[in-house]
Amino acid sequence: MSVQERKARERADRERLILATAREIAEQHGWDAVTTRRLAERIEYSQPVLYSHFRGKREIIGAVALQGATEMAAALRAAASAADGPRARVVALARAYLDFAARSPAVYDAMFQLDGGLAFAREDTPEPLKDAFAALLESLGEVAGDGVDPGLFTELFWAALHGLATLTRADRLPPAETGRRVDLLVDRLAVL
Amino acid sequence: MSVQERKARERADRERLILATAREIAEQHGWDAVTTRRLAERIEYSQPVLYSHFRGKREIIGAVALQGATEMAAALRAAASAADGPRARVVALARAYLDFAARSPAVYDAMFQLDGGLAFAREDTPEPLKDAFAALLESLGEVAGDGVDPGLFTELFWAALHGLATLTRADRLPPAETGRRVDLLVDRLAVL
DNA sequence: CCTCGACCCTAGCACCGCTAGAAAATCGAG
DNA sequence: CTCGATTTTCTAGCGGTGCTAGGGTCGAGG
Repeated sequence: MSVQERKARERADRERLILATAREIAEQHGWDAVTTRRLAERIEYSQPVLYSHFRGKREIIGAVALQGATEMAAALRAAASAADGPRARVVALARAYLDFAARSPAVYDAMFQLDGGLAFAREDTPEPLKDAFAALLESLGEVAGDGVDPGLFTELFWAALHGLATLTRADRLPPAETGRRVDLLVDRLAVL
Repeated sequence: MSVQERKARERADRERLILATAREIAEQHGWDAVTTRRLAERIEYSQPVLYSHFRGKREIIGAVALQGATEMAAALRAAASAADGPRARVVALARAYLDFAARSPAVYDAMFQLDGGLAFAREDTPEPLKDAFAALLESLGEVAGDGVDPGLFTELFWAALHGLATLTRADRLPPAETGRRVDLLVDRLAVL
């Protein structure tokens, strides 16, 4: 049985390589540059090998999105737990979110801009996505204010962050004053 | 000289036809379905004709985006002027914005999601885009609150609306409670 | 050692955005 | 009205895309 185990391990390794390479190309040159040919050449296999791991490019994007969700959840929790008091925690959370989007735009795109074939806001939503939302909820729920559904509040706060992230990165908003926008967002939305 | 005038008029007509057709296909089947071949066939000309009007597909998207900006500005002003009082005005504005995004998703994408080769937030930004932002500013400036830059406040409010619009349409947020999210947004962000 | 099945690659499909160069239509001058 | 010039349009094709059918290679199990 050891042969099969080795093969399974090698397959898993190769799958990780595919995803890491896709991420690398996407971060460097954008998702449009992630073509099946280029990706195949980089991992030193032919194109059909990709299709033995993923149904197609969309599923590769989806897999990167799930990785990203796990990493984002960790980053958000790390930032929140390093801050003292509700306001500092929310500011740290918001900054960590925008930081993630700015530092890993390709992964952020995979999660929220592109079609990775993932289901959101449903019971069959993949666990990493639910957990990333949960990471937001943990810090934001306590500042939702009386009589306001924490889930709804988190959705709104998230939408605002998402808007800031995408509009800034698409050069729709000047990036210089991101800090002031975050301060204003927290001051107004959060009930401290 | 009348011959040239007629030709110019026919050219302008055809350009309008191109844009209207591109919009139609995009609204029905998404921008991915707007291919130069399909577009050319629909207008009953060959592909190269498209390139005598626009540099390429990107410029077609940009032209649709400018149309959309003009229409959005009008819709926002109409909604705002039909409401009495600051709060009603802001709520009407937000609803009109989200309504526009929901009703004309392809045009909204052309404006804010896709690359139409347009410059934003700069002095050489096309007039329609500046005017759409101005339409937001007109209603939002009066509820920015003391000591808060109206421009910055408008940017933040816009980002929140943009986040709600895109996340809702991409099935990242359940659409059922859009109304409650808007109410919460206005209650918290606007200083009345 | 040999067979057979898992694995992988070559080659190709239909489509994309875009363009060079030939063909057709239209114009103005004689 | 005719004919050359000019503008306009089309045919055909390039290099690229995501994806897949089919044949060959090579190693594992008997």
